[in-house]
Order: sequence, then structure tokens, then C-alpha cells
Amino acid sequence: MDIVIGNTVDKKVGSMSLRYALLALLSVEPMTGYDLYKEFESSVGHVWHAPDSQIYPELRRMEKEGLLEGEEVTWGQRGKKRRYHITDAGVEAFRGWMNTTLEYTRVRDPAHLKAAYLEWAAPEAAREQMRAHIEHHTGLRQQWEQRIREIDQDRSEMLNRRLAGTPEADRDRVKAFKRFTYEGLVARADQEIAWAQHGLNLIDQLYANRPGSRQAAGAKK
Amino acid sequence: MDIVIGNTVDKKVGSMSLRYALLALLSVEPMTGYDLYKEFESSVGHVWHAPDSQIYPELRRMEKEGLLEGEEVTWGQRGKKRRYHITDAGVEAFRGWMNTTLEYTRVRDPAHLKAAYLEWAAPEAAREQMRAHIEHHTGLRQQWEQRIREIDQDRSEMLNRRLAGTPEADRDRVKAFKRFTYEGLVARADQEIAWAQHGLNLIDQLYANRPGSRQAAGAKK
DNA sequence: CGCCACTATCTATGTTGATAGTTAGTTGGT
DNA sequence: ACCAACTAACTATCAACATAGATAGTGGCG
Repeated sequence: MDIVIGNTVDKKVGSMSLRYALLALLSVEPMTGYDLYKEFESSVGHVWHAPDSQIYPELRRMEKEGLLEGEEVTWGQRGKKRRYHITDAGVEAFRGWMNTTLEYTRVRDPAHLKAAYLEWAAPEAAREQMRAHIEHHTGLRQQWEQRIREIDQDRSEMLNRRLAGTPEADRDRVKAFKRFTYEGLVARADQEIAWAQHGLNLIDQLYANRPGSRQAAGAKK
Repeated sequence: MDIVIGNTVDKKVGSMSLRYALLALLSVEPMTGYDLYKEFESSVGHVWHAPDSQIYPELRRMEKEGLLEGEEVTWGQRGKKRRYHITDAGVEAFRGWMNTTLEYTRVRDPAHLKAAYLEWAAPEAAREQMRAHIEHHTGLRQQWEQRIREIDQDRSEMLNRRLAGTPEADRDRVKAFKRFTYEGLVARADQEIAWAQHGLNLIDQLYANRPGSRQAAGAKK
């Protein structure tokens, strides 16, 4: 069942989210490939990330399909860059995606795969894994909390520009959904941290005064 | 910094988890590609999944690299299949991976990307998205709870075979880590369900008796 | 002036993953 | 005897991502 937008044919709306991440950003204001790349490196990058080598070709494809229009912009003496703005077809494509329910893909989770076989690891390596999990999610958590603070205090550049182009009646919705998103990510991070903490306790317990694995030699208690 | 195992060279241990998922399963007992495929389709598939078209070539590669050894097994009159068993080098590679701290990859999360722009969706489509999120994670949760029950009641085929080949002193560890893994996944599912439920409430609240979006026509209260 | 960090874009290559389809033998039921 | 469902393995193609590197202009600092 193909979906026709304008004069192009999209097979399967499922996935290909990079495209929609780009449309989301370009729905706010025109940007160059480099601008988008920078966005993915920072703020938005905590929800979606892509390398420039994926962004530039995708932008060209999207222009060819009529979702974007690009214009040459001079920069300095000889420099030039290509700034893309979203077309009506692009807006429609994005809205279409937003109104389509996502299909979820199969689980593929290295951290939990490893956890399921943790008895293979030396106790200290197992602990290190858990600590890394905590550290990783603590970092994410911090960034997301930061973003929530920015939303609450209207200190987000991107969001303010987005709000400026939004009818007054819809502004609280924009903010509410953003906040909602980041709250979910904070809660997820908390959960992961608590899980790994539980893991640390479990490891201590399982390897407490037990001989066998060269390791627990100088165990205390 | 290359890592040399036996006579082969692995660049970067990061990722390529399919290989280690296969080693994990083959550490329990020899299996054919089809066996492994079936495992990924069912029990283990909830932590890791791969299509057969990825499994067969990977097994051949692993044999070429000395991590596995395959033997032809006849099956019926003319039928044959190839059963792989893990080699010492394979065991070492797996243990090496288990003792190496994972590198975490950048976030790429379609569900939260959509959530951040949910004001673009029609209210009913937004609700549908949240319902799908709840349904998806409820399904996962069920399967994981099921697995926990199997662990507690020693009703898991795979796990029992694994325990049979494990020194008595380590058996409670094997079970404890498995349980720990699935507990974490259940907790994650719970969190996602709670988040989406919160989302449903938020949508109701944001679109309650507000004109504008053709939709809230016959709103109550 | 020369250097360096940054802006800007592009190419190349390899891996992983998703989807679909092909071939061939086996087993069990009607 | 035949058919369906399953076992077994392989091939082809395409999208998605990662990684690395090439090229070239800009702007500021010492």
C-alpha cells in the first residue's frame, strides 16, 4: 500500500525517521545542512542524532522529492552555502507522519544482552559495566533536566523561534509536549540508573565472601 | 587499538553484538543456524533479534575466524544441516566481550521524537500514538514477566540446559543475573506505559473545551 | 602574514538490519 | 499418494548508520 504525496511515491512510512527529524527542525525556520548537523550535535541530538554524511544526501533527496527547496546563499567573499526551507508538500509529509502511528521495531539491546550473561564477567568488570550504565544515563539525565529548565524559563533559542511562529492558542501545547517528552526521558534515565544500582548491589551480594573466582581475595566483612 | 584473538584481528569490539548474542547461545550447547534463528524468534528474541539472512553468513564468518566449528549432520534420508559448536577461541572472545565495558551509542528514538512535536498531530492521532505505545510495552511486559516466572519455576528449557553445564556454586548467579535482566526490562516497560498514560491525560487536558481543531465538537464537561 | 579553529559540503567504504524470495528436504495427516 | 507445514540454508537488494577522510573558504588572533 503505497502512499502518494504530491508526485512522488513513498513506500512504507515506517522508520526513515531522519527525514522527519529534519522536517521537524525545518518546520521552524530555514537552515543549511551544517546548521542541522550542529543541531543534531547539541540540543536535539539528545532525541535524534545523525552524522553530516547522512544529512547532506538526505536533504538533496528531499529537495528532489519536493519536500524542501534550497537556495544558494553567499557567505564571505567566495563562500556559499545552501539554505533549505520546507515546502507545502514538506509540511504535509510531516503532518502525515505525525498522524500515522509508529510501528515499533524489534528489541536489540546490548546492555541487557550482556546483563543476562553477567556471570561470565569478572566481578570487577561486571561492576564496571553497571557503573558505566549509571554514568551514561546520569549524563543523559542531566542534559534532559537542563532542557526542561530551558523550556520552563523560555531560554531555548530553538523553542522560542518555534513559539514565535505558532498561533497564540497553540503555544502552551507546544511547550507542554516538549516538557512531556523530556520528562519521559528523565524518568527513563532514572529507571536505568536504579536498575544498574540494583545490579551493583546484586553483584556485591553474589560475590560476597565466596571463594572460587580469583578475586575476592582481600574481601572485607 | 586492535585486539588480537588467536590469529585473527578484530577492529573495535564496540557493537557487532549479533556475534556475541550467537556466542552466548552457543556457549550453552551446539546449535544449527536454524536453531539459533528459532531462538531469536522466541525467548531470547525479546532481548536480541536477527533475521536468518543475517545469522547464516555471520556463522560462516565466525567459523572462518575460528570462533566456531561446524559439522555436517545428516537429517532424514538426504537432508543435512550444519551444527556449530563454540571453540576455545570463541569462549575467549565471548569472555573478552563480557569483560569489556560497552560503549553506548547516540540516542535515536522515534517515539520521543514524535512526542516532542505532538501538537502537529490531530488530537485523536496523538491519543492513538500513546495507546500504541502502551499496547506495545504492555505486550513486552507480559513476555518478560512470563520469562521471570519461567526462571523462578525452572521451566525454561534453555536456562535448564545452561544450568546443567554450570558448576553448582555458580548456578544461583546465572539465575540471579537472568532475573535481574528481565526485572529491568519490566521496570522499563512500566515506565513507558506510565509515560504514555500521562501523555493521554495531557492530551485530554490540552484539548478540553477548546475550539479550533475541528474535533472537540461534542466534548463533554 | 601565517596559523588554527570553525564553517560548509561531499565522497567512499563498510557494517548492520529489514524484506523478500528461492531451493530443497522432512514429517505428519488425510 | 499427496499436500501443508515445517526445517534448513542461501541469495539479493536496499536503507540506515558509522567512520574516515577530502576539499575549500572564513574569521580571528598573535
